[in-house]
This record gives sequence, C-alpha cells and structure tokens, in this order.
Amino acid sequence: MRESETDEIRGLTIFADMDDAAFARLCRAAYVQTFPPQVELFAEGEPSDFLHILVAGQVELCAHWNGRETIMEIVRPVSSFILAATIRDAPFLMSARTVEKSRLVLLPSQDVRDVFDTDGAFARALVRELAGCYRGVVKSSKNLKLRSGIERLANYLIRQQDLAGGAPSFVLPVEKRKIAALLGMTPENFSRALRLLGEYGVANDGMTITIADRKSLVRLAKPTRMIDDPEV
Amino acid sequence: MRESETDEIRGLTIFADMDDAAFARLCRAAYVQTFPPQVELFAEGEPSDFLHILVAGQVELCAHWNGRETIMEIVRPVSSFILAATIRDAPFLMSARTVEKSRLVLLPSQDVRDVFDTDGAFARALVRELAGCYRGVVKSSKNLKLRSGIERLANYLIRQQDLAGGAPSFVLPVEKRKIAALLGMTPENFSRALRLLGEYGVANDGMTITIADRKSLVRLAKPTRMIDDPEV
DNA sequence: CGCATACTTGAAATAAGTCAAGAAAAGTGG
DNA sequence: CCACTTTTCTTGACTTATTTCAAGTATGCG
Repeated sequence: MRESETDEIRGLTIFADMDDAAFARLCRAAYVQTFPPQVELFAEGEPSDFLHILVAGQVELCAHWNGRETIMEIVRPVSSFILAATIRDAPFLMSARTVEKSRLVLLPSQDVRDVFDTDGAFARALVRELAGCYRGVVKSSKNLKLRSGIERLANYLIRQQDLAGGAPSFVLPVEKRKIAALLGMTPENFSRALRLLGEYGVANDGMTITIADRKSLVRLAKPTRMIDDPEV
Repeated sequence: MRESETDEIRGLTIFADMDDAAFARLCRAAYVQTFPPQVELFAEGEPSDFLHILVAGQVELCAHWNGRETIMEIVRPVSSFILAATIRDAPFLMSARTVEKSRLVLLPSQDVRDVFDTDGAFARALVRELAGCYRGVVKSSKNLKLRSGIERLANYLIRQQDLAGGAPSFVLPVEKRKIAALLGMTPENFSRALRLLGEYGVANDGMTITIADRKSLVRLAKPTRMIDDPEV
C-alpha cells in the first residue's frame, strides 16, 4: 500500500492515536482494491481473512436463510466493517456486496490481532469501535421489535434528512428496494408506507424525498436517543 | 469482595488469563449483591457505572418505546452483561430486571477500562467477549428478519433441547410470555404457534416440552450455524 | 381456599406478504 | 441519440400472518 493510500485511512478513529510504527506494521501487508458495482466481496460462512475498510463507494451487508435474503446494514465511507469476525477469527455472519463502484482497504486479520496486542492505543480504539458496532445492532434490533413498518420508515426518513444536512428535500442514498430490505419490509409494503406518509407531509418524486411538515412526521415517528441517535 | 466470592468469577473467560494483580485491582472496589425476583437493576438511559456479572439466578434485558416493551436477551449465569456500555462509558440501551432471585458481581466501569489498558490478557479476552456479543445480536437480528414466528419458535425449542442435554422432554427456562417477547411475538401468537408445532411432534404440558419427532421439527426449523450455533 | 397472574382459545381487526400487471426509470447496444 | 431491454417502482386485489380484544381455564402463591 502506497503512502497516499495509507493517508486515506490514517485519520480513522481506530487508527488515530496509535503509534506510527504499529500503523506501518498494519499497512505492510495491506492492500487497496477497487471493485465494480454489484460484486460480492465475501459470503456468509467464509473465513474472515481481512478486516475491510470502505474508503469510497457503498457496500451492503446482507444475510440469507432458506432462500430469503435481507440487508443488515449499508456501509458508507470511511468505515471499517466485519470487525467482530476479524477479532474472533470466525466465519462471516453476513455477505458483503458492492452497491456502487467502491474502493476498499484490506488489512490481514492476523495483523490486526497482532497489533492489538502490541499497541495499547489501537487496542483501546478498536474495543471502543466494536462496542459502538454492538450498540448499533442493538438499536437496530429495538427498531425492528418495537416499531411497525411505517414507524421504521418515518424514523429512517428523519435520520436521512439530518444526514443530508436538514434541508426539506434530499435524495435517498440507495434504491428503495434496498431500504425496504434494510427496514425489514417488502418493496411493495415500502411503497405503500411511503404513500401513507403523504398524510404527514412527506412527498416523494423518484429518489427525492421532501418533508414539508417535519413536526408532523416526528409526532408519528417518535424518534428517541436510545434507538435513533448514532452518537449514543 | 471476599475471596470466596472472587473465586466465583475468576474462572470466567474474560478473567481467565489475566494477571493476579490486575484481577485483584478489578475486585478491589467490586461488590456482590443478591437481589429478589422482579427487581429492576437499571433502566435504559442511565449511566453505566458498573459492569454486571450474573453469578446465580436469571436476568432479563428489555427495551421500551412508545409504551411497548420487548425482551432483548435473557442472561443466565455465569456471564457478564452490558459490556459495551461500560467500555464506551455510554448510557444503557436496555433495562435489566431480575427474573428470579439473583446474585450479581458489580465491577466499577472505570476500573474495567483502566485494567483494560494495563493488562494485555484482559484486553484480549474482553475484546473477544465483546465480539462474541456483537455476533450474538447479529444472529438474533437475522433470526428476526429472515424467519416467521413459528420458525423462530421451532428453532428456539431445538436449541433449548440441546441446552437441556438432548432428552426428548425438557422444561422451559422462563415463563412463556417472556419467551414470546424474546422471540418477537405476542403471548397469544406464541400459544397458537406452539399448538401448531403439534403437527411436528411437539407436545406441551405446562412448562414441559416434549419433542417426539425431532427430525420433523428440524425439517421445519432448518437451523443453521450462521444463526443458531452459539459457538460460531 | 381465594386471589392474582399466566396461559389458552375464539372472533375480529390490522399489518404485512404475495401475485400480477402496468408505469417509470435505468441500462444496453447499434 | 435512439430503440430496445431490463429492472425498479407502483398499484390493485387477494392471501396469509400477526395483533388485539375478550373470555374462560389453568396455575401458582400467600
């Protein structure tokens, strides 16, 4: 990996405070690769030989059972994913597929575990990151168990509006069918739910959503820090 | 905490390989407490001042939103819980309540973080444990999104039979209503689903389940390592 | 024994999924 | 750039799954 490439990930919170030498050790056998859209990076059940870091593009993590498929998470840059599998040297619980053209840094899992043992700052950052991931899944699970489809959608839209800077109109980051799968609903059900949100001031033109009356939408969605705040 | 008490948790995987001095440091300000059944140990949103370890009894972790409640996990001894909140020094995402009379060891979160920084073996064990927790929630989330209620119940029963040693008859570890909440269904729906499983050789007398035809049940449940194996 | 609570069952309502078809959008190749 | 293909999105009609409400039964506890 060249220096221009290592720079792209040096700023990541998991590397921020670590020693230069330890970082260099991590990068030694790392490599960068660009993938076209719709490419499977790895599948559920395979050994987790590399910690993946998404530098550019978009990746979906999905899961399968009995012929059914669902999307567990959509990863956006710059962030690492499948950290837990790397740490436990366990098979992937999810498959990963590029949504668009994406650039990834791959760090050998063995190196990650080795450097964890030698660099305290990295160990601290890594366990913090993993704890954050854990809490993310717990929140997503609460979202699924405590809310109906339309409530999940309403909260999703509020979150996306915030991520997009808060303007009334914003563009959805991925296909609707993928958002539907992420929220645990069918595309048809998603489409109908979106139409029902018209009652709450949500308009929808292609991939563009306009929230005319955010207060009304919030009254329905009832977002809470304990589910919807990524900082908590 | 007395020595007889520290012995109860010394064998836990997260403490197994650590230094005696570091373990002593952890136990210095720790204390043991016994709680009656149905006591709330802490609530969602409170600061996580202690890492909790369940030594005896049973504890449920639940979550609330908009007047609804669900059970996220039922903790059985001996295991730690809410590790992620401790590590991030963040508020609890779940509430905890004793199901039966329970004995807990409470380790000050600050001490856990401090010892993490000084004892490499503890750091390693802790990050491994947390990664295991993460994977547990991912599996539970896959279970919820990919399976119907009756499929979740069928897999739950198979798992419980294994935990109970594999005999055809075994006793459910908690009230049915709690299992229902854990599986993301209503008590009524749970009751009906259990009756439907009669078609697959499952009989039900009070809290005792008898699986007459495990093969038939497995054909329905289709358990998979990537969801149902706690070792993976 | 009597009370409170959990469990079960039925009937009805609601939520969500399936199937099918048309409209819109995106991608392909000449 | 345009026809053509493919895929996504939407909508309607219908089926299935799940929840809710209500009542009765069983169970456990003081």
